[in-house]
Amino acid sequence: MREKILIALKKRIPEDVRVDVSIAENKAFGHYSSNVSFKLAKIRNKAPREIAEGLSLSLSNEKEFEKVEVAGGGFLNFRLSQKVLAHELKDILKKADAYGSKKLSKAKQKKIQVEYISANPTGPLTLANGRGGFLGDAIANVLAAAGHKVEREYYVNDTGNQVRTLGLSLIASAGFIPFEETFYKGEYVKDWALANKTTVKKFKDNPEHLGGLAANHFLKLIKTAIEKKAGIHFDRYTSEKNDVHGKKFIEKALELFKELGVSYEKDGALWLKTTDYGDDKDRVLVTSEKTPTYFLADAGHYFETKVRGFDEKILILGPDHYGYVSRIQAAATIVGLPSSKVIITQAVRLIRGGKEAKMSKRKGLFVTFQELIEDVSPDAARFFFLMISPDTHMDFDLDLAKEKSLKNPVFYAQYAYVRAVSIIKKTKIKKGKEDLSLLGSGEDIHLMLKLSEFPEILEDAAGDYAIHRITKYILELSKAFHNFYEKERVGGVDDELVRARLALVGATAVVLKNALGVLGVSTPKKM
RNA sequence: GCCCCUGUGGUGAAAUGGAUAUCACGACAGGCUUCGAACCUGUUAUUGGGGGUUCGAAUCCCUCCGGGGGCACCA
Repeated sequence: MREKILIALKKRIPEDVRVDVSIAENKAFGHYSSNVSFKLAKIRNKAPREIAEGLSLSLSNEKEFEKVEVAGGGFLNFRLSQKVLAHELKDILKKADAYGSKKLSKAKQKKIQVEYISANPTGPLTLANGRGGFLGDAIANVLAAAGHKVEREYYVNDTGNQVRTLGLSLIASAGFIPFEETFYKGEYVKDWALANKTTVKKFKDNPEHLGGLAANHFLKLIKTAIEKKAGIHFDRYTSEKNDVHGKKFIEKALELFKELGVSYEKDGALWLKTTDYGDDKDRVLVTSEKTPTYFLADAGHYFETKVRGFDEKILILGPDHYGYVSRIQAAATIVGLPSSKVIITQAVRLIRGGKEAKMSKRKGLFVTFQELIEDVSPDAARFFFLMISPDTHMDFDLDLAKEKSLKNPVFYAQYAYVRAVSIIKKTKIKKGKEDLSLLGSGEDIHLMLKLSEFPEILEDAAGDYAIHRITKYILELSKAFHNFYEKERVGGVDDELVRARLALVGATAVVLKNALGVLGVSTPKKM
């Protein structure tokens, strides 16, 4: 719908200005509105209102619009004709599951990798991991719906210092060496050490190996929690050990940097000129002790992604990685993935008994993500996180979350779906021609309009990753449907009208299902 | 000290520089002989302070005040 208006406007505007058309939030302002006359006012040196009036007169001839009004200082308010909306309704029913999704030509289609969670397998997942996980999962869905090829990646840091530290923590927990401050203190460490005492004893002189064994175990738990319980999916668990180090991407990356002339030696260490790419200082790739840094491994990881044919990568990180962003972006650009993005989700603070409870993996203080989804259901947790912009700092009160979980707005949306499905099931009617022009009441029109917005919402989300707009849209659509239900009857009216309204209800079910599906929220038929 | 995020009804949030700032929860008052009341209707309140840019600012700029996070030849 927006596209139609844009085209109609551009046809009448010779100037090269950005034409904005937005969904009118207030019904009094029509269905869509544009502020283009304000933009033109400057260029043409004319009053916006005058320009708007000229445009409205000409636009009123287009049959798609029932009305094009000038309002305020020069806004153009568009009211779509019933016919256009009814036509879109048919389209929804025809496309069904595919409604809202796009198909792109090979030339336009990109191969995008979305990396999320990637928590170190040194313990259970935190709430912040869950937040990033739901977000990444949804972003991947949205990009796929926008027609791109998407890979969902979990990058496993299964080598290096952390794994060693985990091994040492286990050996210390079993009492073979003294406990040090830097070790992992969580219950899970102790539990594993006690449950596997003979293994710990056997490898007490090889913390790397022991850490690796435990990491495997924790990774299995993580996989179960996210895939089976939370419904967060991955296409690939990339192993730092096997896929990056094992396939020589450390060396390959170093070679590439040398070729490109972006690395140099100083003070016995090897540096990457990340300052040329917006970082505030250059970063070390290989220390003067000749050990590769973690950053080098990450750069190698990016290179590996590039070599596997990706056009860009979207990485979702927690707030503790903020300082890492600019160097990662620099590395991405250097290895040939310049349009890659890093999205930082802000902190999830845990509140208990009105006080902040600090979460820390090392100290072993946290509420696990698994605990959350068991208490409030995966759908509710997912919807809750995806309702909020990643930039928002969240205070999360677990006790309150449990208590409030029944009031979670996700049920409002799911209930709308259940209602729609139930109506379709209960309304018996002989097949016949449907006359969609009968859908003319305020509620009918408003619902049709909301339905037709879905592709636009999806398109916007694919552009700016603002997943929470989809969530908000779902609630708006649900409300439009509940309102429709309250005012209009589907069954028990004239056959012709029943068929028409049934089409509308059917289309609502389709869009709700598709929209919730993109978020990864289920659509039960009963509640 | 420097950098990033942030301050919106009692509470939690929303708002590509657009109009009368939108939801949910809570509270209060109503609504089921009919397709599922996990629903609907009504009442309640306001962008931290001060400047500036703009036809137009919650949004951009400056400044002050408050909250969160980050600033290693660690991972």
